[in-house]
Amino acid sequence: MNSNVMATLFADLDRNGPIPLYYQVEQRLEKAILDGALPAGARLENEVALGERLNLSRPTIRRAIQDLVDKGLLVRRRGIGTQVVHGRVTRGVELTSLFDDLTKGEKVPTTVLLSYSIDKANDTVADRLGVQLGSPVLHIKRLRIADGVPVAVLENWLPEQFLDITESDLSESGLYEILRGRGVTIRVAKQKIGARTSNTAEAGLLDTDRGTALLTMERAAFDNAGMGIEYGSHYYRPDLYSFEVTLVEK
Amino acid sequence: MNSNVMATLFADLDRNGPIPLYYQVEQRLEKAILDGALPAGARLENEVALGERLNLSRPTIRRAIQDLVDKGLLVRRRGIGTQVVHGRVTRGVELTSLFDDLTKGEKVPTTVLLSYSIDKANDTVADRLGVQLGSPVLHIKRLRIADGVPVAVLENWLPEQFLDITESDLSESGLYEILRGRGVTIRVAKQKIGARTSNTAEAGLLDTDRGTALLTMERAAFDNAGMGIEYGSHYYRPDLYSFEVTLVEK
DNA sequence: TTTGTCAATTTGTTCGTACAATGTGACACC
DNA sequence: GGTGTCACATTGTACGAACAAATTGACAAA
Repeated sequence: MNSNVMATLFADLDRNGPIPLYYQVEQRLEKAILDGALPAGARLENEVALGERLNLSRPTIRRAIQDLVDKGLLVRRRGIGTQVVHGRVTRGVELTSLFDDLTKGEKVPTTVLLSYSIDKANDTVADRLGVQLGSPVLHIKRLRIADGVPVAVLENWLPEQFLDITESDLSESGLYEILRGRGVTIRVAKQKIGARTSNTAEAGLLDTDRGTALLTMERAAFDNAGMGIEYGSHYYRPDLYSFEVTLVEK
Repeated sequence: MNSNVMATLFADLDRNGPIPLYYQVEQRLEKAILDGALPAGARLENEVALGERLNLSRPTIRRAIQDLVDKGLLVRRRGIGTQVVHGRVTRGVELTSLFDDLTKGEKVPTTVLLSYSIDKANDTVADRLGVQLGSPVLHIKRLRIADGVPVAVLENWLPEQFLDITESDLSESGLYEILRGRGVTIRVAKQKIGARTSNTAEAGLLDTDRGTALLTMERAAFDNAGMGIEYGSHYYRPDLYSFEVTLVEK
């Protein structure tokens, strides 16, 4: 590790603030890796030495490193040490909406609300959200546009407690942004990614020809109480969007 | 928790064997959830009580629970407790090959080796595998068939140390099976999932019409030393295959 | 030269403990 | 009736310690 890394890594920790110590270490290490200060293959100091340097216990250091291993940034081998994984570091799919993705990608997302209604939950929706069959759900369908080009059609269903989300809310912000604003935290999401051939209506919305490929995604999202928050069935223009996932064997 | 759960959960642990205690607890809990013994929404006993019951320390219990939280099976709330998440429990995409997936799904996979050669790494392959440009790599292309129906075309590149994998190896087993047999453990994989429209040759291989949608996946896989093991560029018949992913917010 | 053994290094597992932070519910107080 | 407060239950963070297991490298023995 060069002196540059030292500087960022061993600067003072905030021991009284609300940010956990392991998380401060984790973020510093992650930044060092993403910045290239710790290049692919670089070996970290061992856990005990790192702990002594930062005046932290080994469990705390281990927690920080473990999180980065889980993110696919580091690999560990008993008897050997910890190294930065090879290969381009791509931030995988996180729990964000397309809206967030586009915003981060420096595009300007806009939304057209195609339909807005309060429906009764059908079999699929009731099953995915874990609500009673026939219970009222908010049903919306939106066209997402980035830099003037249509990218995706998003169809969502939300349970009863979100019936008061208005049409103007939906034109202004992404769904996940609205949910965050209401204090809802998505904790777990189960996605199914596939493809199919578009029909005339779908192609028309995305400004392509009928019969071209669509990338599809179904998602059920749950909050930290394990309750269903949102079920979505989306399709994307595959020349403009794809999914990146990092998998880590435990 | 009913008595059925008790029975499986509180049976004796193997305290001397090589299997970690936290992992034994984790597997019992997972089984109870998957079997439905712990249904969606069920609340677990608190960590301390569980520890006393099993005669394990709290850190050990926490480790088991944390792993299941990371898998998207449980959710925890401070001050409240731990609950089984709602929603169908689907095993997400794990670090397995299509061959494994098909075997688990009770299909009979067969493989046709379309091409087999030793090439020099081009820009893309060198970058993804982290090897030198122009270094020798094993380049294979296979057609995967399940129950007599073509499902996917798999094109892979492997670095120098795998040049001795033979054509007959590849006809007999899946690539990941071969790698496991050689003691290689895949630890991290970075995937990009997309879609495109098929051309005549692709459609011919998959026994569909030209111009239909294909599901595509690119993957770079790394071992526990962080070295590139395999780079693949695959396409699938979307009516026969899709990807399931579970995301968990940390 | 090859093989076996042993020490050193490093991560993996497990224990015990203490206090902090968060959400719930009961209860007193206005 | 409402409101604030307090105790309680539960998970979150952090420390310290000990031993186990895997890998490497050095060195001795065959």
